[in-house]
Amino acid sequence: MKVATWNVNSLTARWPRVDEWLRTRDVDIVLVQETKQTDAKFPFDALRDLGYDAAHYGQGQWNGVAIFSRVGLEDVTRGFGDDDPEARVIGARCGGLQVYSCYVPNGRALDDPHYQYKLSWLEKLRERLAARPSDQRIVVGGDFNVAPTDLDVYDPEAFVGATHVSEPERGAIRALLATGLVDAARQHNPDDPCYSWWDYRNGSFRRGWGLRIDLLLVDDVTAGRVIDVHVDREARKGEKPSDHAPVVVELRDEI
DNA sequence: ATGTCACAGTCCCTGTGA
Repeated sequence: MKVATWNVNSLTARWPRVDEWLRTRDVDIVLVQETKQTDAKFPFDALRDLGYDAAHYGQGQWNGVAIFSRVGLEDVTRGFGDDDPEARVIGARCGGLQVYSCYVPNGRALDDPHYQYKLSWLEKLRERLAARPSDQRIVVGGDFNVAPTDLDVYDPEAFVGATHVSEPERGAIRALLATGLVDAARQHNPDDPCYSWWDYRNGSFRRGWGLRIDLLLVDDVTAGRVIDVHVDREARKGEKPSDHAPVVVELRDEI
């Protein structure tokens, strides 16, 4: 079974690339961020034609998260059950897994109120994950907007004082892992940076100026099923790409 | 730091967010 996370930066603008990707990658569950569309515009019918059930938590102009699954889709949850007006997390049960698609707030700047919103949002996610049953098999994917360590940053010097690398943000990611989760890409590729995002500006992709901010966090039993984790850099090339590439984990069948 | 992209409204340019 393959599970992917992909920030598509507008499903409306990206649909031709997403459609082509789904037809050629043979992925079972796709955790999608930044759909930037309402539920009314979401391509439920086109996804069904491709074999996927889908659940969307749409907002409109900004944010928006979704789950595509061809291994079942049940018990959909949207948000954290609080008063957060932004559509940033959706969960479901797919193929024996609890999955979440997360779009963590950007933070904008260390002294911006949005940064505190980011930290409090990550704490709400931690609380949700800490409350899960111990026997639950889970994949938490998304754009976390945090590079967990300096290995995940092309030039750590250039990011001193910036968001995405600050100690409170990195501490929040470690706190998610401390609920009993494994960073699948880093476990499987201890030395490969595995960047997943490159700025549209400056020719960043061509120059290799990337960050690893799109993560797949899995419970320890699921971590034992991992055959491969890779970043699909081909999806970052060509016509009208997202600024993020998909990250894909392949799991061996359960015994 | 900034060589881009996507969105909505001010609607074919501009401000905002990333």
